[in-house]
Amino acid sequence: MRKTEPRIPTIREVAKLAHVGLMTVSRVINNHPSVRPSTRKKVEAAIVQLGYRQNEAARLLKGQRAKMIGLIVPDLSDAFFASCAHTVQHIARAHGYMTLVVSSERDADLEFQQAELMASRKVSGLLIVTSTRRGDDRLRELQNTGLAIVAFDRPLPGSDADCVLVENRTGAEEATQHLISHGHKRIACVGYDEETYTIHERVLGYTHHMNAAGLKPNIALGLLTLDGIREWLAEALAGKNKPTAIFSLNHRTSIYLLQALAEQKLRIPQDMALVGFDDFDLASIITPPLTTVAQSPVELARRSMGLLLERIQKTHDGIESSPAKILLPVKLMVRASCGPHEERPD
Amino acid sequence: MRKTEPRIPTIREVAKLAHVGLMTVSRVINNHPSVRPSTRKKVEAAIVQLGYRQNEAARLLKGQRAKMIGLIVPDLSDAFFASCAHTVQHIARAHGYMTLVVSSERDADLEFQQAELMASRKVSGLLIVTSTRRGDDRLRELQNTGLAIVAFDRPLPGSDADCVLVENRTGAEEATQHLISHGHKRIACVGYDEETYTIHERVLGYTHHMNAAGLKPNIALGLLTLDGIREWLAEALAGKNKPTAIFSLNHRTSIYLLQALAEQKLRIPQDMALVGFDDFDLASIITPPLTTVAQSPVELARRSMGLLLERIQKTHDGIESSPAKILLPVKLMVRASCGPHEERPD
DNA sequence: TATCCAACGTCTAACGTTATCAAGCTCGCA
DNA sequence: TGCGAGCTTGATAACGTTAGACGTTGGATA
Repeated sequence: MRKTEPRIPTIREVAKLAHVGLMTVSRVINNHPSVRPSTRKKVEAAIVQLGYRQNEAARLLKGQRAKMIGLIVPDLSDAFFASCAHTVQHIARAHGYMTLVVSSERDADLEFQQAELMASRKVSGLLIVTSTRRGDDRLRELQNTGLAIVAFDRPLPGSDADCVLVENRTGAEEATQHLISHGHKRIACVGYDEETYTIHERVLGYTHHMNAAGLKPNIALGLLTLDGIREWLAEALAGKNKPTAIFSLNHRTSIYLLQALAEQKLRIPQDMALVGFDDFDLASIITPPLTTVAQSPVELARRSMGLLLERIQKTHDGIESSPAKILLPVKLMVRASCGPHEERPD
Repeated sequence: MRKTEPRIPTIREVAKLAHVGLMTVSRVINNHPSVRPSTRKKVEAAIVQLGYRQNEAARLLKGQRAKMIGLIVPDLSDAFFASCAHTVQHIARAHGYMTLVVSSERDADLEFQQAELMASRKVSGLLIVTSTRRGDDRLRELQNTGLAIVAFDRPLPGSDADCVLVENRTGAEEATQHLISHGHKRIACVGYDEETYTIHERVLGYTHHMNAAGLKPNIALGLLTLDGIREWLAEALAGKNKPTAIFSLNHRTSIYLLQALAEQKLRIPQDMALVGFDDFDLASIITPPLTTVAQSPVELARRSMGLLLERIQKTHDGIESSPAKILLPVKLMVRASCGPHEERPD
């Protein structure tokens, strides 16, 4: 029973069946031009008849690249990145690629290790949401060996890789403006992980817009846990310039804030208005529905894959071209957490 | 610049540096016993000095299995499976395996295609959350070629693969009992996708417990969309035996129900009590916090990987052993969505 | 019909690894 | 001292594919 190995057909058997040489079969498979149509047809028939499939290992050994693309994200259990992974995979499959997904656990070293591992497996391309903030020549070296790399969500510092980013800054400005237009003047900006590019950009957008409106920015970063948020909130409420609105820098912070606000019996939006960056499944369902700045993981992944497939083609053909940059828009999802549109007394 | 190929060292160069034959190096790498310690040391030093790493492609070509494990889930963008994937990957990495994650899009044929693709890439093991309900010999054939397979979350019909399941039935019984103990008699059971094993089991648990308590089951399945839920709810409320409590069969349904109930201005738990199968991030944060039956994706993945690694070892050593079955407990997370514990009049 | 050209097909040699087999070495015992 | 026995070690031949060198064929032209 164990010895039922059904003999996977090789190119050799195809050649025998089609009465041609090995290389003819190889050329048919690789769409080489110089094969007579009649011969091609014979070979193709033999391929179908035997159910032949190329042996990747042998191709790899000959120096070809694998029909795989690698995807590195900071955290696969994050719904946003999971959604990206799903889309990437879907598109990759449609183009005959398998996807090697790994989570870098937000660790720059692990991220590079994984990238190198993928490179050593000869993936055709690499899609990466980096966790490095400092430039890293090591990835560049991989690029120089003919690996196509596209960064998305965050740019690869000091790299000339293609990248697809989101209008983080504009989104933050819109969120801030939204709160201002509801009459708020003391708007706090809360989040963690100031090292992350996206967060950094959002803070910049907030700060810029607050200053432009003549308001004083009030930024609290590094609040990683629910406890951190609780503490900050208690402190903020005790101060004399307590905020009337909060701009939350990301999904997780929004959730913690919701909990902390509920614990303090603060009503949204009456006692505290809230806008959060990142939309999430339940944002429209909770009470009150949360106004968010939505970005589309699907679109992000879609455009990134588009760029990657192009880049793989170019790299394959030995064409060098300047890196592409795509900037995707965000959308303010106005819900109830800032209340109806009205002026509010100081 | 493009020609900077830094010559990846081969086993041959290691051999030359260590002044030994090729095979000695190969034996050192594969932990063959018959290598003199002094020789081993020499070779290991050379390996470190050159930064040698095995070439997977060549190993594969020689018929070895890849240091990869495959994971097939119905939907990678589902938080539950994303979390599983994350854990699987983490453990796999710790054991030197990369993970090939794919989503089967809940399609049995695609699922098998992906499995075969992975098999042809010679993965060492396959972890699979199946979307088939009917027996499928094809996976069995893969097993017979020496591929270790472990099913989790759902059993592989007609297969003798190891599997790790969750106490779906018991969980549903506990949820039902919880509602009954709050005095509810008219308890509806709502969800979709009756074809799915887990849902089926939960319905069984609910039905069994309702019957045992002398209550009449009220089951609504096939409600895939928010609209479907809305419609069902309106109808249920219009009937004369309108339910006072709902047992939601999964995460998504719970969310839709929350929205539909809010639209109908029904208060939870006063007008309608609710228990949902599957815990989720915001369950404890929304108002009121939702009572759920929690299962742990992390534990599920952990145990499955444990089984898989064992099975890979056994398969490698040619040991056959009867399939293992693990049943994981669930936990009723009592929150506020069923109200305080009290009897309720009919 | 002979010659040349173009188009096409085949052969050979790798790619890096491991299984098999054969040979060398050391050690203990007669 | 000599000689198996057992432990190490090394040479060789695959694994399936592709690049490149090398033949072979057919037709067109003089």
